Amino acid sequence: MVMKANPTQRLDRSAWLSEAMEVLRESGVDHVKVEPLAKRLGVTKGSFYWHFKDRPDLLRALPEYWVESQTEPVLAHAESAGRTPVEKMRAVLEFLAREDPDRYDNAMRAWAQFDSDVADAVAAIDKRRMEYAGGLFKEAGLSDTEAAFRARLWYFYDVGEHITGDTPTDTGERLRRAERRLALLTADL
Amino acid sequence: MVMKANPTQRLDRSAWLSEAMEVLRESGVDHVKVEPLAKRLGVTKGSFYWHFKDRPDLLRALPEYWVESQTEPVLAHAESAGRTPVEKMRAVLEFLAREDPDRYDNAMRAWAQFDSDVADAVAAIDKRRMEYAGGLFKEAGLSDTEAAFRARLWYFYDVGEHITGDTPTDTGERLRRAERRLALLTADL
DNA sequence: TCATCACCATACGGTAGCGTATTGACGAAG
DNA sequence: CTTCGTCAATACGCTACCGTATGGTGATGA
Repeated sequence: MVMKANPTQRLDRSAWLSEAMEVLRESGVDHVKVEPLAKRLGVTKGSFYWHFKDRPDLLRALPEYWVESQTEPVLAHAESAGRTPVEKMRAVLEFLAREDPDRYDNAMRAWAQFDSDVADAVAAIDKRRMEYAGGLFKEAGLSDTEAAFRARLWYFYDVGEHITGDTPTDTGERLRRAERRLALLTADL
Repeated sequence: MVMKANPTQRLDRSAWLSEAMEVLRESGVDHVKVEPLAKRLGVTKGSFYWHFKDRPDLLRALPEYWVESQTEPVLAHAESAGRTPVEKMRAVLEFLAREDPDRYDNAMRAWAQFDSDVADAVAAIDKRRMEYAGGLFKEAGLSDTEAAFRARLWYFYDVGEHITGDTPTDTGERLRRAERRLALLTADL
């Protein structure tokens, strides 16, 4: 019979990665250190150096780990939930408004300010999301440049709201704001 | 005759603060450490502990130092350069478009993610800027809530553009984007 | 001139964290 | 029952910083 090992006893790479992500979110990269991390996981660093070559090895793995848990669900939901571009945009906004406001994005952006590899990873995500939005605006009949511009205005609002921590805790208020944004950005469509 | 001391020889508090701000911008808070800082300034930490009680003392002083160099010039310029609200907004945008894109804002925001005191300082700045923008929209005839909403859309665009590093290096392009943003946000005014 | 003040250097002990080397525990497979 | 593979504990040396204590230096005013 196969037994999954006791979770507080034997760890695998992803246990370290996920705990590292937590610390990253709470305190920033410079606080993800191997010994404190080991303490949080209830083991010693002997374990760490089994799963990772060294600290940089862990840090390199984090952005990839983050990217994988990103953005796909949002876009998939939008495609399935709407027919017209405006409906799809509404679907995205509602999805985001209902989610817990942000898990790791802010921490990744903070990190990206000081690490160009991370900056590249985040920029790739930003690009993908904006290009999706831009595609919807084009679908709605706007020129390439106008669509790209509105996509930025659309997307940067999200970024700004999250990074400033100005997201309302109330879901209803988040939905209302989303509706308003949609209305203004698609007023002439 | 009074001689200003040799700048690489005798330092004052503000010399440490300004160098600390540079490191903060380049590498983040956790890299502003006293001994490395001393090395950059060509002195030893003996000097540091003359001007500051300890490292936290330096870190506490930084946000205040940042706030003082903030936002006043922008708002003053706007008030003097425009008559109508839309003209004032244009003045702000043009001022920002011509400036070097951001000096310390990104670093402060990154720091603010992990320190609530810093977060408060940044939030205060954000509030002031948004309230100024909101005032202009109200002046242009919008309701309180609609004005506040547009101010956020307006302001978060800036924040998002800076934090994502998506600011064009070309001043002309920056001006064109600014003009476009203004047009869309004031289309019905 | 010399005493003082403002600022800096030097030396010290202490802690946190990195990475390595070695040994230990324990389940699975033979 | 032994062997092997996987993962963890322990112990070690090393470096980077912190903060303190104390002594040095050069300009300035009496």
